[in-house]
Amino acid sequence: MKISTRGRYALIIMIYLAKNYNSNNFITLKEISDNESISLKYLEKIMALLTKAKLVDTLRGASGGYKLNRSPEEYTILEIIKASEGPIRTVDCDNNCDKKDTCISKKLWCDLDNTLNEFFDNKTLKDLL
Amino acid sequence: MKISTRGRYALIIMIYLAKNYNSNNFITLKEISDNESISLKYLEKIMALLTKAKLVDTLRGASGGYKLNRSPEEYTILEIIKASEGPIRTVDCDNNCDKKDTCISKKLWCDLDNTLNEFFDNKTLKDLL
DNA sequence: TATTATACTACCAATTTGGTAGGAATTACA
DNA sequence: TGTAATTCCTACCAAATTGGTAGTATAATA
Repeated sequence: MKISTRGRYALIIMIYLAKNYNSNNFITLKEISDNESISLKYLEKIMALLTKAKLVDTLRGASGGYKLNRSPEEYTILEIIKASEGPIRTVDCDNNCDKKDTCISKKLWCDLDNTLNEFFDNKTLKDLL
Repeated sequence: MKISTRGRYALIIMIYLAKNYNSNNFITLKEISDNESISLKYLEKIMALLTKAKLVDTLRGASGGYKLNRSPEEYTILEIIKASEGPIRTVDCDNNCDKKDTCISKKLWCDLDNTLNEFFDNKTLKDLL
């Protein structure tokens, strides 16, 4: 029942970019690394996930970096978590389970997943600022 | 963001005991192992957590086993999860963090923990039956 | 006293977590 | 046009966690 540093740092990155949204500048990972005291190399790896999910625009080379491609209120926390940690599935029991039709716990885990999805979907980046 | 098999199997065990609550008999792990297709040795290990948390009464030796020490409606799912998986703390950032006073994410994770605690605390073993 | 069952301790393989390292590709700017 | 800055990509790695197994000691009962 943990959020890993991937998800946690991803949110820190997105909050950082959101704070700089109005300037419309590209922000370097070096700057975020320095300000948030997170290793540049590790941030690169996490940023790759956010880039792949098209949550940010990027520019390579000198004076390049990253910026949001929408306004902060258009990002739900859910998409940030999903991009960095994968979909929310609190248990690993799948449809191959031979007890799936009689499993008493199933509804509980399903409700839990829904509750979590709702929790994160109801909040935007802007809400956090 | 996963519930491990420890928590999942712990719930299966408790549901099994709850179903047999009225008989007032001690139930062996062998029986649960056979019926739920979970290794006896692994169940023993998980059971040790539930025993330590005093969620069940035990009797060693022949015709021994385990049984609930309260009625199913007196067990919240929260105590079962806590006993098997430890307390619900979705992120590992603690009070040593030098950003703890200005951290924007902090409230989110705190809300998340509260939401989860509430989710599990509002349901009893009986609700699942 | 033989059998049945829990209790305890130690071990282990596979996966995930939380990174690091090095270099290639790309862009801006002097 | 060269150089510095920056993202992009691939590979690697140590430590912790997960999901178990194995063996033995201890207790209760018939």
